[in-house]
Amino acid sequence: MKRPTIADIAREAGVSKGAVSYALNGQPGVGETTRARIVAIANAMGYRPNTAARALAGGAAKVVGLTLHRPPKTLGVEPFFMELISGLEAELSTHSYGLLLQMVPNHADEIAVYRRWWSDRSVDGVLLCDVRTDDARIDALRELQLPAVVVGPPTASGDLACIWSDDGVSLVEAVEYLAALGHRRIARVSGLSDLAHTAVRTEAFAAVSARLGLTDAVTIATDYTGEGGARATRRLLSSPTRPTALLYDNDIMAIAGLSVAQQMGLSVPADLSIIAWDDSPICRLVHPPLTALSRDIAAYGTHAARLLLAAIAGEPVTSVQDELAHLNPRGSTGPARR
Amino acid sequence: MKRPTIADIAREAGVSKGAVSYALNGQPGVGETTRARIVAIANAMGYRPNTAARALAGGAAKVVGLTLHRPPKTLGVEPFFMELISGLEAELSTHSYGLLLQMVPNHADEIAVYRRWWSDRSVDGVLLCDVRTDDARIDALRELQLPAVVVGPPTASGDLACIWSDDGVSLVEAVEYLAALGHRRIARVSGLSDLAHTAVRTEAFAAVSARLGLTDAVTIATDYTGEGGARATRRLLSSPTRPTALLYDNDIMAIAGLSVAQQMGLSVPADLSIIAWDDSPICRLVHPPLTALSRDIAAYGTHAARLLLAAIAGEPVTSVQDELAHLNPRGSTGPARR
DNA sequence: CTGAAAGCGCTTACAG
DNA sequence: CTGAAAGCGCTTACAG
Repeated sequence: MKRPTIADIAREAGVSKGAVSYALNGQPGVGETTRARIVAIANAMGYRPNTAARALAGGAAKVVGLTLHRPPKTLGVEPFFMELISGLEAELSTHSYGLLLQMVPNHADEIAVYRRWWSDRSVDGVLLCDVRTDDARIDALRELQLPAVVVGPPTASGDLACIWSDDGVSLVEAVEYLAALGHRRIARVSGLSDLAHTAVRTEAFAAVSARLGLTDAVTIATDYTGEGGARATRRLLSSPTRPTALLYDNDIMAIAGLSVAQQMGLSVPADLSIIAWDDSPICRLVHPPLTALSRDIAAYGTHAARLLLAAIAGEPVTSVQDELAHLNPRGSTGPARR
Repeated sequence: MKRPTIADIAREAGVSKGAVSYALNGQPGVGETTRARIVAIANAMGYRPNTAARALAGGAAKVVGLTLHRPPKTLGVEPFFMELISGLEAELSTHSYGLLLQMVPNHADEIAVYRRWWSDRSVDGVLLCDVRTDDARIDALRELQLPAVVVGPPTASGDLACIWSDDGVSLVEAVEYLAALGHRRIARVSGLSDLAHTAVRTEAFAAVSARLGLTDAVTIATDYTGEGGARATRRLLSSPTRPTALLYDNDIMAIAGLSVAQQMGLSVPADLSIIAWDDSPICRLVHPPLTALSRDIAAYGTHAARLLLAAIAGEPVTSVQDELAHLNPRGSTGPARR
């Protein structure tokens, strides 16, 4: 009736509780044959460790923490996080790890949460998203010695290991594709400009534009919302030398931009080509379907979880570069009208 | 340096550890004046309880559990859950509660997760979403005596308290609006038919159609995905007596339907009116913007959390009816062409 | 109303 | 390699 404890297993196996603990945790201090016997008995009894007891005694909490920024209007819209979480969880649960979620209004509160989690031992490690250049959270985490992995570019990760995808390369692929279609006036609608990955993209955009001699290449920074994307689009398309192609930093803004273009009487892709970064199912639902920079975000999450678990286990971890987002051409891009 | 424990507070206050525990937890067993003094000292020392120790000693884990179904293709798309989670968390964190998230492939695994959480004491209660008529999870939860609240209609909640919104009323509002615009052939594209709230809507749709004498009122059940919505729409619009108005059970399907209609050369709303259930920002981004049944999903989550916390606290809880979704007319609906 | 004590189920030095 | 023991920080009967 009652769930078995290590004491029950110890009695059954005729050893001490300590021996059971060592055996089950793969620690030295018990012979291989006894270990095997103990593990067999534990399985037979359906033993599952009590996480609270383990955490209290200084062991692992078997929980990983993730903070999310309290919804700017985009949350609940950007599919990115939900997909990331889904991938994270897939990996975590195979290792019997839980995912603790907490909304935070800002970085200061986020750091306070980390501090509490750490002194509570309620999480064994955390994942850091949306890093900014010069992000205070990085130092705080290092100081706490809380195992952490950054989901973002190494340029902003400090000493922490990170998992990232080289957005610069993907951006160049997209711009070169547009250039090959004859576009000379290409503009970009970016997300929040203080995010590290936005900076990477902005830099790459400037570089490739210079290389290709695209003199009108501007970036308008927004807040990732549909409204922000619509406003930026309206402004760009109202220019006397309006661009013939637009690149958006997320799918929501691209869809908003498409709608604005159509309202302004422009035909996509005849008058204007559009590319979205991040390819959620919505991109295929609009008309015309959006050409997008796609990648497997759930897999990204899975790899992030794997890296974090390794860091928690005390293994030496180094930053890993994930698969690049690559261009998925659909109906929203076409040759530049001459 | 080290975080203070009740032992530190007890020493400081000149009382026993037990007294501190009683004082801090609002339990009887300590006088009001001593209680006030102890609380003051605890605050001054920056005391925060260790959740692991508390859980181990049989107290509250201060964590609430939520399972999500491993992504059908809709996840990461339907904004509903992200908004719900955001609202949940807002309430939970003001009570120092955490939210533990776990993906599950099916109900059997979900029940196993509840069982584990319960014997672990790793959560104090759970929230149940997407209930089906005759849902095995309800019985399992009652058997475990795990405090739980259903996010869904009382018809499928068994003995559990639920928080719900009367979808039947909202559906009638939408259909009557269409009828007032002169529509006689109205069809509905529903979500998964075994979900309890789908059943509520389907029933209401049949009833109001009969009352208004709309003989062609059919419901096609899908899986909530854009593809499913597109397929259903194509089928409906290919009929010789095609409907002049369509009602979709979520925003994703409505957007897909809009796109299909436009591809088939129909003009919205001149040839076809469209209404979406659940009003995410995307509904305003497409062209024409979608008329939608809106409600504040984050508030819904907040209320759900409040109800669950009351249940956990052992207060008597009864099901509460949340705000109705109401019609938000936009460009996708108009008079029926005669 | 208050205090001293046992116990929750683990982990980990510490002796053998 | 193994065992006996202390301790993690709480809660809660149980005596006074």
